[in-house]
Amino acid sequence: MTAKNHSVKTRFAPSPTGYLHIGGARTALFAWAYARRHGGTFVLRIEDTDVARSTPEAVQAILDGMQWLGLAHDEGPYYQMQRMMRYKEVIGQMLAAGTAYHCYTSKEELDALRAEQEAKKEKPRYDGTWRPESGKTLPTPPSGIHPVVRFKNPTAGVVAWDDQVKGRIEIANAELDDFIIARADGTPTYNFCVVVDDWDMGITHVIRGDDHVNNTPRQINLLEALGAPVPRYGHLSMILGDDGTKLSKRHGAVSVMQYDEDGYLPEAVLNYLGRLGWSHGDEEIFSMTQFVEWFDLDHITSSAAQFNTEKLNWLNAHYIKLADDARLGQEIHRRLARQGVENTASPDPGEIAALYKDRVSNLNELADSAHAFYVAPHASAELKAQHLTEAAKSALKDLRSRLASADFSPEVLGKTLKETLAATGLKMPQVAIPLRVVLLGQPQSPAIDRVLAVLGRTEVLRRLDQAL
RNA sequence: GACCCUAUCGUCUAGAGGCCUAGGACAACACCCUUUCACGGUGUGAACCGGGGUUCGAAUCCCCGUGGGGUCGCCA
Repeated sequence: MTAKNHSVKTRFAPSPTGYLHIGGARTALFAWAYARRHGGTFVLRIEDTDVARSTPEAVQAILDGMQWLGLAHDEGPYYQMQRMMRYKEVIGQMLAAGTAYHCYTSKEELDALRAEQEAKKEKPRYDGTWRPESGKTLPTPPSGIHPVVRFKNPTAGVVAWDDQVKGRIEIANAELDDFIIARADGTPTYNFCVVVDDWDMGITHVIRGDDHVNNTPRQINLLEALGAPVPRYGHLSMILGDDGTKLSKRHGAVSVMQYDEDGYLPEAVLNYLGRLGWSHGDEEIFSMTQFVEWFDLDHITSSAAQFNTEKLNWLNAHYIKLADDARLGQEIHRRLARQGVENTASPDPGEIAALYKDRVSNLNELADSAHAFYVAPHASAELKAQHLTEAAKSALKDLRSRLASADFSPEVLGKTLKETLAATGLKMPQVAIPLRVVLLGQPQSPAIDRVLAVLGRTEVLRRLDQAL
């Protein structure tokens, strides 16, 4: 913390009621990048005050997601449930200062009030029954009822802030009501905890989702009532599903870990997310180092962006091409093991990766391609009928005898193949395609001489003998 | 319903009054490369939501519509 720039401190504050999904991941990425860009501090805060819906599994899932993406926090994770004493202290202070008050209106009365207002097509809001006002006589508190604590929101004027991504936003105080900051059981509510935390933790830039725009004026009022500094706010627009509708489990509101499961590299997801709703001219492909160097709030799009799987696929293909063979080999091993294929030591999965990495756009595809190297595939009857003609078979026999003694380097294998072509008078595809069908169970593959080399003499001969 | 935000190719976007006969990328299509399939390369088609202003000049500024999104909990 010593070398940190204290003029910038951002936070990511998820509530552990589910996994880290793609929208949350982008919010985290932007908050993280902003802190990194300015040499500041990135705080992780777990907002777990909803005891009924928060789970330790969800906390872990969020931590796992952040780790997979490589978004390391500098402070935290803080847990709001561990800060209860502090919240209660501040509530006491506000009550004493008269910036908050007890309200005895019951839930039932509130529901009735809301129903009534909705029937009249009005905006539902608290009616201010228990709000103290100079010269106003308050009702007598009913006995046996635990009151909630409400914030005494200003009634006049506007709350305004220069949103770092959307520009100036103004909301009339008349639109706001006296919201509850502590429940009847004494536990504080969301808007209140956020304010105390942002204040105590010295957050300078609140970068969060669009869905919080309406909370911001309340939080600013609260901060001002507390005499706390008001951070800068930047509200990120939402990510929409592939079909332009709200993100759902069907298309993207799944855990970021699902992307790992589905064969995506974290750097591809990061690059994709970074470019979704943010731009640096025409730049499409950038590392996180580069992203951090370029990142700013001025170039964030203020409208919602539609998620596009095809573009993610393209980036994934790009990063797979760039990835280290050994790393890809491990991915092959891991993914094949999940399918029950354990013996992936020979051939070296890294060598298979080298063969396929520039042909696939997904790690699962890569693993699928590697599968045939470990488990001898069965070509379909149609495929065999189509490609394993008598001419092809005799050519393969010729090749088999040459392969028995040939050196298994791609160079020599290439020459050996040509010898068979010369001996049989066939063209390369007439031999190579049947050979692929026999060896890998399908008519397409990378350069056949390289496939032979990776598969190795023993296995090649075995598969050839099996088929002829 | 009220309030807030928003609107450029199918999609992500560049664009901050003249550089725009609107640029890039994904996707699509065509061609090239090729030992098959891919990769790759080259190219083509494709957009400023509508209407009013302001201005010598508007994709860019203002207003009104319309479309989209968000929020209206003792949830976060």
